[in-house]
Amino acid sequence: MATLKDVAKLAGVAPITVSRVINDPQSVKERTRLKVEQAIKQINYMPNSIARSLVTNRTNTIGVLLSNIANPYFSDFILGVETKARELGKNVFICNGMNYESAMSNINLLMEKRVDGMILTSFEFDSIGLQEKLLRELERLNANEKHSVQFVLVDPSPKQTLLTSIQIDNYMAATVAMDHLHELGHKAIAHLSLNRDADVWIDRFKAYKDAQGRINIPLNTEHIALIDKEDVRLAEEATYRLLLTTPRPTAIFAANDTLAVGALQAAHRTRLRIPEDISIIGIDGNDIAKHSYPRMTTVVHPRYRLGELSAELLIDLINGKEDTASLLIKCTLQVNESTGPLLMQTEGINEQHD
Amino acid sequence: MATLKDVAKLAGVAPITVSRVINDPQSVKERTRLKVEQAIKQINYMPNSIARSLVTNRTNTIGVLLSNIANPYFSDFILGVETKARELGKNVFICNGMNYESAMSNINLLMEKRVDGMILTSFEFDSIGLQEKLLRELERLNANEKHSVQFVLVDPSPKQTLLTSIQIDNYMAATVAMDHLHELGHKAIAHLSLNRDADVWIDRFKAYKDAQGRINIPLNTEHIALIDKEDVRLAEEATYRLLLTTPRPTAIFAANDTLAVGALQAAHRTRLRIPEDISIIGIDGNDIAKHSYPRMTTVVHPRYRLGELSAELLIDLINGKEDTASLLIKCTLQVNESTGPLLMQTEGINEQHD
DNA sequence: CTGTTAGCGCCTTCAC
DNA sequence: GTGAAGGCGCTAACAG
Repeated sequence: MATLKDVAKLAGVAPITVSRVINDPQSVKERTRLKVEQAIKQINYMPNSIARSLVTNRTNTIGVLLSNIANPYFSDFILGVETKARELGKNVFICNGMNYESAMSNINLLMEKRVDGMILTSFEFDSIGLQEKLLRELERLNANEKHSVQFVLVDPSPKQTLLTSIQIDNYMAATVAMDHLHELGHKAIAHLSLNRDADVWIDRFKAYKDAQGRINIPLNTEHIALIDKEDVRLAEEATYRLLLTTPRPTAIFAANDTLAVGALQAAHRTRLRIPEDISIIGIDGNDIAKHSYPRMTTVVHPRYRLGELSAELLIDLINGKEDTASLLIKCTLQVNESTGPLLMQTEGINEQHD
Repeated sequence: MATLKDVAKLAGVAPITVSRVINDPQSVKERTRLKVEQAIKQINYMPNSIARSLVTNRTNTIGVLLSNIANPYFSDFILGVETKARELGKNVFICNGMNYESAMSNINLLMEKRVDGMILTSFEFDSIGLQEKLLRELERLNANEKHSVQFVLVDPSPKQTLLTSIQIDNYMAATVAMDHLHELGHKAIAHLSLNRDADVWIDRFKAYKDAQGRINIPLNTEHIALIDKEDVRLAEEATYRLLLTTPRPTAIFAANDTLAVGALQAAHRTRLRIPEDISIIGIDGNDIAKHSYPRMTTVVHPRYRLGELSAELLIDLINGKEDTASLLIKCTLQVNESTGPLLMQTEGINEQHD
């Protein structure tokens, strides 16, 4: 593969002149420039970014570490990151980090590749301890004097960190979902969520509890179902248990769309009509919700925008802007077909117990 | 950030010795090694892969270019690639290339980053001409004497290429789907597909036509619906048109699961029972199919395995194995709930026209 | 087993 | 405007 030298020889100039044509064309006389440009084309020269990075100590590359690339939640997010990053002249590399080990290994990989910064999305490792450990590690890398790496954390848990972060307002999103159900007249509302100690689930659960409290419904533990994995089948099975309780819930607030789809499956298979017999609402606004039957009512996260914002924030940090504040992102209700008003007969059942 | 030299100085050895401790520990006496290892830990040294790559002309990194990261089809594929690549000591970078321009730009990016090889998945640009252009370009890059880059193409279209490729047997997959419907007694089978000239769609359509021919059903153009984009809504709308034809099809063979889900939506909304009133089958085995109600019968692509194979093949090529043959991948039928036997009453309607 | 020398391809610095 | 020298951090090749 051709090098600067080759081009220089062909064009009859010094290597540095070729370098200038590439990096700062105006600094070279037009005649020389044209000569060089032609030589570049002729031997199909392509700059070696490896060599360049070694000198400049910059790779113009950012890394994105996802907790799980197979999670549809992240597709739009990445598109947003990529689009904005490309717009700002940065390349993007994507890595998977499904557990503490693979996350750490990929962060090290990205460090070795000397990315200028990283975006890390909501990690949920087995223990909150591991998550804290990771956070401290990142803070250490960030504080490193030479070649300090910049980080942007998306919805980290625990929230307390010195690093720049973008928080999703999970409590608000869940409150919006609950308010919607309340406005439709539902009182016996079940909550389907994950048995994890990450803030995202804790906040959504707290919003559920508080919302029920506001309409004077005490917490009914039979109406809480927590599963171990974000999995449609597990959510379906948990929902069967919810549907066997008395009074039967008239609505289910699922902590995200994947779980909501599981609830939908269970409702279908118990021959319940949706939303006449039971309303179901999720959070996220994934494709999985858009493609369900009936279409899922959900609280939409602006994931693409979130990606754009993350990229912008990170690149600002890389460019030395100090005043880049952490952000809090809001979500919006999207009413579709899976929620409807509480009907009389079910209301009757419900009121027996009120 | 600490360098080899720093470590060497601290440990009281030559830089090359530190290098050896990292790359070939056995070649160093244990006492020296321990001394060096301690120094590495002490100043938190991390190799600079940029510098290393500049010397070795190897990055130990492969690139994966997807036509669309948001397509659920690719999630499992990437996981397979990553797992196998890591196992074989390679890192993976993922890029998006949704059209000719972004594909080319990302290929150039990966070239500048000097990846050792790339895996490219089914590109579908607007015209077959652009696809050929890309193929020729890749062949040129591969043929380059110095720093020749290795490529593995997954299901390329057109199929004719000098490069190593993994072909999915699309004709066979579609035949399996059609045979399943025929065995259930269906004759009036509609085909829902994309209006694109990539081989994947052409092969599946051809299999449909041939299968119908084998049971002596002439091609009914009213039972063919082609849409412009892989989109559930468009598929749904096209299906409404299919359902208005006389005789109404008793089964729909969708060219992939996304389209099949659209067909499902249309059937639900026309109050048709699935599979009693209409059977629907897809191809791919995506999550979208697994999570539909009723669960979609489909022809499953071994996507994870496909990813592993691609990675293996590419790394073999990088390591200079010459005899790595191109592969043809087979799919397997997965019978779920969306297909069932042709019932009498519909059979009657059907036979009026036979 | 360990060290010396040289150079990967490019850019920074300082001359001309 | 252009060029020559030197070095980024690492390893290959050759010595000792």
